[in-house]
Amino acid sequence: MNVPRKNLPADERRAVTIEAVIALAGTQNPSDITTAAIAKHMNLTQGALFRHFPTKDALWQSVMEWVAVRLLARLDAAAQGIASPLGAMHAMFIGHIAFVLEHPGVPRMLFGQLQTTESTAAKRMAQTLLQGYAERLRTRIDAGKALGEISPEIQTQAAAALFIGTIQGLVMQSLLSNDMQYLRNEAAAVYAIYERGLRTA
Amino acid sequence: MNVPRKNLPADERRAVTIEAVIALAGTQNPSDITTAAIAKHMNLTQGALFRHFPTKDALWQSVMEWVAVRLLARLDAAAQGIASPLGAMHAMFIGHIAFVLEHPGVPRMLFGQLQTTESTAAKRMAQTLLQGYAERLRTRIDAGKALGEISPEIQTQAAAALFIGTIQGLVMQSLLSNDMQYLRNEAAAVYAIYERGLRTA
DNA sequence: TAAGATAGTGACTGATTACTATCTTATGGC
DNA sequence: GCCATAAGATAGTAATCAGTCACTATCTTA
Repeated sequence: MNVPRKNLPADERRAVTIEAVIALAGTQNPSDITTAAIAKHMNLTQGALFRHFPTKDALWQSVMEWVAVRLLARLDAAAQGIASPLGAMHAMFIGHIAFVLEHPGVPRMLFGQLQTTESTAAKRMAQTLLQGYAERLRTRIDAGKALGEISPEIQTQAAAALFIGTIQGLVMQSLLSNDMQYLRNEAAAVYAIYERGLRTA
Repeated sequence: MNVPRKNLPADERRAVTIEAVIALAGTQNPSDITTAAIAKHMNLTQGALFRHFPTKDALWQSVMEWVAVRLLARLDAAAQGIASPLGAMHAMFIGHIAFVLEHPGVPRMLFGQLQTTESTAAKRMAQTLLQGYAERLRTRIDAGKALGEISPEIQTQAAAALFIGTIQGLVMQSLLSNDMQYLRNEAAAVYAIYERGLRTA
């Protein structure tokens, strides 16, 4: 049995806090998540949070860092060892969908970060994540063109943007209906159209 | 010269208020827009707002109504008189992009509304808008299949979701770079891939 | 087992929020 | 020019927010 110690070491407490934020983002608007709500979710007093994070923004930065590391690792793991670029992209798509189903708060958090106008540390982390994502996609798309899988008339940058948009469209529909299972059901059909748009005739 | 009267009639004041919210959403996170900021933007005291809207949520509902009416009208106008379903969809795409360039706050507001979990009047209005949008798309897609423009293997619902996702991907990239001109530059290339995915071989 | 280090409590602060009660002024018909 | 009324100004309210601080409980280690 995992006896819950009262006082956690600082790094464990930080990890638990990040997970609390991600869990809360699954059920409410990220910008409405208060430090009091985070603390309550982990049976802690609100003031104790600030022993581990200097400001709320620093906490959000850590959360976005967590997301960036895990999501990109998931993409890399999914694509690893797949020779066909289109096959690798499909695997990345499946991997991303699975990640979102495990952590439904993640898209909400990304949307939320991008809406802020000021350049917070958390927003910069979200930008870094999406740049890394697009970079991985461009590599595969160019490889696909070189191998003749993908039509040479396709613009790499646009194809990468549409890949991400494909997932976003699905997520948006899911948020609309408050039903994340929509993702699982429609994902394959939507991706089929996307791939059809890239493939050589 | 349009001499600014001090006291506007109630319906004009409501219209001006809605426009103020839409303008503010272009430069900041919608959920951070306070009644004080709205009032300041139109040279009014904050308390005076509540003579025209009973609650802030009612104001947001009016704003979303404004968006729904204008955007759907823009889509209908763009598609009107175009016989080819794919041609009509392309015109709707162009119209939507133009609308967003005129009102950069609109996507931010839609994202913001969808993030809320509780079912506010404003969120229901956003849902109605997107249902009307999808409905219009499905009609064209089915017509395209009947005419042989669009491949019969395409799933209508998925194609409609991806159409909206196409725009969202572009908007997200624009929010990332804080540069709405990205939309104008990349839109054509992205849409070309989408259309390629639908068209019969 | 004593003592220093680490983590948590609980009460607080000042700022900000949506919303309201009361008073003042502008406007348009006569 | 008078006056009823619609619209705005002013000055509040209670609630909620992130962050602080003095104190206390718990853990670690020598």
